[in-house]
Amino acid sequence: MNKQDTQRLTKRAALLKSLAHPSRLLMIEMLEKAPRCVGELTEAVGSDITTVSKHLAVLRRVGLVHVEKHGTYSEYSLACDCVTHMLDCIESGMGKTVRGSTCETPKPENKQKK
Amino acid sequence: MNKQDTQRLTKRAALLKSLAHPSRLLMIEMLEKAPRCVGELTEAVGSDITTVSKHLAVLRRVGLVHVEKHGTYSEYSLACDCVTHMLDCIESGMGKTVRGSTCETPKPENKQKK
DNA sequence: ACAATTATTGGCGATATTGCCAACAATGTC
DNA sequence: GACATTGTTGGCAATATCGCCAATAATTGT
Repeated sequence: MNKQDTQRLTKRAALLKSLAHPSRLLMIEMLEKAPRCVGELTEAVGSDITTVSKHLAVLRRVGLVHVEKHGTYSEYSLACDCVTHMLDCIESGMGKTVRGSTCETPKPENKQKK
Repeated sequence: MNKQDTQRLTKRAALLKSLAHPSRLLMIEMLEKAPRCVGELTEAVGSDITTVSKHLAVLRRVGLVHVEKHGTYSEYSLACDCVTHMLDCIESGMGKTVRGSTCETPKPENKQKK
């Protein structure tokens, strides 16, 4: 793996990793509809507010969300509609590739010769 | 977070997590072009073959790739073109949302008065 | 049967992620 | 000022991921 690929793929992996958590996905779905403050997201997610705050920090770090302070409130919003589009793609892909939770049916009866 | 959402989002997160590694992304890019055996992927990735094999197991578990044995070789292939499409969506989204590696620039003037 | 090739699995240490608590910071209210 | 509200950060234990080595399986060739 050359240096350029490593850099490109590492960056892409970081974005995917930031999405790869149920709570963060829920938060993003909520932010698709409207901007929200941390308290609202916390209630929806059902974890401690400090946990949610850290999840939001993850999303901030990769640039998926923006934050705007209003008084003591932090209003989070999606950085871009592309996030929605990305997740739509993933969902449509899921229906086709991931059938069950373990979709790969191991077929040992491949008697092919090379 | 209700039970249904939890299940749906956990599943989606699992798929994203399986994609969220540079080596696995490279392997998928290679498989987009043609089916490959583990050795070929190993050479491209540059890690130990056992590491690559485990990465492939991750992709198998979520159903992103298929494997077909030919003699002692395991020929891996993409389960579906949707994977390609998904990653294209992600790439196009990246250009717009993730500018730098740290794109969210918070206020630099944090006067700490402790 | 034996050895070589290809790949997978178990195990281990190193590292990263997750979720909560306590502490702290920032703002608004009395 | 004192106090409450809203978020963030540090720290910690539990858990998961990662990458390599050793061992194993499966197949092919001699």
